[in-house]
This record gives sequence, C-alpha cells and structure tokens, in this order.
Amino acid sequence: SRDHFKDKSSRVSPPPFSWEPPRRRRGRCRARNQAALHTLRKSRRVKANDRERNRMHNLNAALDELRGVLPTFPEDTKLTKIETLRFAYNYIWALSETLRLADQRLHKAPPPPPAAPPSPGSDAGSWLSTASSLSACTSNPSSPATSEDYGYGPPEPLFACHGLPGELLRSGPCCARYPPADAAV
DNA sequence: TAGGCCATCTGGTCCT
DNA sequence: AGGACCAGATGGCCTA
Repeated sequence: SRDHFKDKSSRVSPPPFSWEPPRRRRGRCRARNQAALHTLRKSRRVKANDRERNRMHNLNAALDELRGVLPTFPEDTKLTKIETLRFAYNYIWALSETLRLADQRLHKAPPPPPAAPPSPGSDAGSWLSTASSLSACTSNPSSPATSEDYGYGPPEPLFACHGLPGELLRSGPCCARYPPADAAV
C-alpha cells in the first residue's frame, strides 16, 4: 500500500482498509502520541501521589486523635504508630476489665482473677505485656502502695499516669512506654 | 554509624 | 476509567 504513493500514475483512490499514511508522517504521529501518553501518565501519577499523600495524612490524623485519648507518662510522650495501636488495643481491654470487675463488685461476687490480656501482636518488640513494664507501673510513687489500696470500692484508687485500677495494672498490660528509658525505677 | 521511624513515591490490584 | 487501598522501595531525620 506504501507503493501506492510512489507511482503517481497508479494513484487512484486508496483501498478502503489497507491505506497507511507515509512512514515519516506516521512516525511523527507516533512520537506525538507517545508524548501525549507520557504526559497523561505523568499527570495521572501526580494526581495519584497527591491522593495517596492525602490519604496518609488522614490516616495519621486519625492516629493522632487516638494518641490524644490514650494516657501516657510523661504526658507529652509521643507513641509511635505501632505503639499507639497496640496500646489502644490493650487499653480498651483494660477498660473493659474495669467495667467487668466493677459490675461484679456491684453484685457482691468475689472478684476472680482478671482474664488473661489479649495478645494484639507478639513480636519481640512488644513491650505491653512485659512484667517489667507492669512492675514499673506499680512502683510509681504516686500510686497506692498496699494491696488494700487496690480494692474496688468507690472511689477507685487510680494511678496518676494511667487512670486505671491498680489490680488491672498489676494483672494486665496497660502501660505506654512507662517508665521512660532514662527514668530511675 | 547502625537501626528505628517516618513521609513519600510507585506500581499493582480491587472496587465502583 | 478513575479512585481507594496496599506493600515495597527509598531517602531523611534522629538517637544510642
């Protein structure tokens, strides 16, 4: 079909579906198309990056809100993302235990030992359920010292840094990065 | 300087 | 088709 343009004499109307533009023109078109495709892809990528950035910002904002309702000591301690999630998991568990125990006490039932805390994640970096962190909690000077102090009659003896009953602190993971690494225990 | 944490980019996949 | 979601890669910042 390209020969169709070589010979002027035979230049009749091109066959309906086999006609192709001259090579040079087609190459230019292809280049133009390639460039258009490139800019299209690029603009889509830029848009996608923008959305992704925004999505992550929203996710971080939600994480910050979650940090805001979690008790930490010192108060301005910023938990990492993974710490925030794990602590939230355990904090919810501890609060549930508080309600459960309070309810039991209300019905005069002898409080059984609290249930084993859930395990939100068991990698080596998890500090939430370690005995050291729990003993650190109970050794807080602002906390009640004797076992009698851990009773559940109102008002509940609370830990200044956690706001949770002592028994829960001793039995369940509820500390967030406490004590600070450099703090004397 | 190594390791941890984080933000961002990127391509793939799934969903509407 | 376009957006949401996800996971891997990368580089910057900070701390021990």
